[in-house]
Amino acid sequence: MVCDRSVAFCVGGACVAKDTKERILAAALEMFSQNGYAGTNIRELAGSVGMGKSSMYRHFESKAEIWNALLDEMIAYYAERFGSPEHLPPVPDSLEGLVAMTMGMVDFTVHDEKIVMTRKVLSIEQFRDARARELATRHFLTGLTEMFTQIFAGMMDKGLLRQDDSKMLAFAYTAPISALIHLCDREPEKTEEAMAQIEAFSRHFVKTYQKTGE
Amino acid sequence: MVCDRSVAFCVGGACVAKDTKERILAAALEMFSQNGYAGTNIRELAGSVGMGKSSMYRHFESKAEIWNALLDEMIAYYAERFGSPEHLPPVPDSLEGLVAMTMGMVDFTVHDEKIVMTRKVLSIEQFRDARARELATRHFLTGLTEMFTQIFAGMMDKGLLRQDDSKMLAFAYTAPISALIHLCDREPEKTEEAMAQIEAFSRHFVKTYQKTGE
DNA sequence: CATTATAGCGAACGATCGTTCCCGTGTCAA
DNA sequence: TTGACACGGGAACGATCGTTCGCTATAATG
Repeated sequence: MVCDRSVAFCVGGACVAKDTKERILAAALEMFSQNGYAGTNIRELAGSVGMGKSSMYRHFESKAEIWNALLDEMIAYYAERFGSPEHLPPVPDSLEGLVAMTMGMVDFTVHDEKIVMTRKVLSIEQFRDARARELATRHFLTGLTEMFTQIFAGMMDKGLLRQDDSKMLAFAYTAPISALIHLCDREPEKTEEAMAQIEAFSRHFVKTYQKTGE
Repeated sequence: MVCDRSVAFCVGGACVAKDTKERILAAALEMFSQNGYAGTNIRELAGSVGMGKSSMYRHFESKAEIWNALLDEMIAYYAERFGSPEHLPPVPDSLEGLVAMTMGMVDFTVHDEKIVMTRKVLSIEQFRDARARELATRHFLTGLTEMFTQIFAGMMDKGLLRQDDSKMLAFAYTAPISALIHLCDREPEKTEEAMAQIEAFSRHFVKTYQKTGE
């Protein structure tokens, strides 16, 4: 039987197409996030993976297919990471726990290079590609909001937050944090400052919406 | 004396260079906001102003100069429109006045095509051009926040809002609104829905931070 | 073993890019 | 009228783009 690269169970120095494909996509993500799709050329892309230009076409039949495959990967990664309910973080047991959990999430999402580059690509290409547009809305707006809608509902049930519209609270909480994450993407030298701002905002938020009296 | 196109006091069908320059920049803004700087070519750009490719170089000496001139214009427009204190909207006399003022501003900024295209261009080019990066931060984050910091301070003085950190409140107020404005840029068909969300958020905000008791 | 498929390479293709050159036209000053 | 000059058009330049071709080496297949 012929080596099936779509499954990549082959071993040794050869038949590593799957691997190469992923290295290409990783390099593409990096270049697209810096110069955009139109501003990236195949020669540089191939060079950064250590290949000649033409070898690229053994793995992808066109530049557009690289873009689509990258988008597929980003969509799949997002669905796996944020789409399923079992990946919901546990409802915090205290207001301070909410702050800590928030800072943990932000710290991860701001320092994970792949996620940072994904946000950049989506910012650049959101007006040109319909699927990028959809994913951008989920990344930048609805994803975090839906997640925190459930968390806040749980915290209200526990009596940690005052009874209120949990969806509205989630939106009011995540949108400012999202804005500061964007700032970190744009001006990485301000990351520390932005993280401090996020923590201050988080504390202000819990002070505002905490359950008072009984 | 030779017609001085830098002042554009000439009349009639000729000597309208200043006008042509502005038409070129307007067309450039439109194309850059759709396909980005790298994705835009001079031929199409010239065509959309009704000129041959080469005539473009009578007015700008390169594609990069068009980009820089456009950025100059955007920076100048922003400074004039939002930079000076005399353009601050008056402090509302009531909480409902804040909601109304907010909706008026949002309605303008979401429907003014030039401003919409400016935001799109900044989204696309913020990671490639240092000046675009700076302007993006002001457009997307600090501009509105600084403006509402003063407005909220005034409303606290008037006893309309409870005493609090006006800068923090401004950030908590403007960031979610900004996020929904971005949604309108990205998915214009959701504009009505987003506007309703902004109004609901604004009302929720004033309910949360209004002065209570006597 | 011979065969076949895979994956790399350099050369080269046609298209398109930003840009330049040259020429024609209309308008102004002298 | 005659230059000078601003402005526009079309042809063409060299560079670079995405892409294809033909070749070679290697490794799995039977």
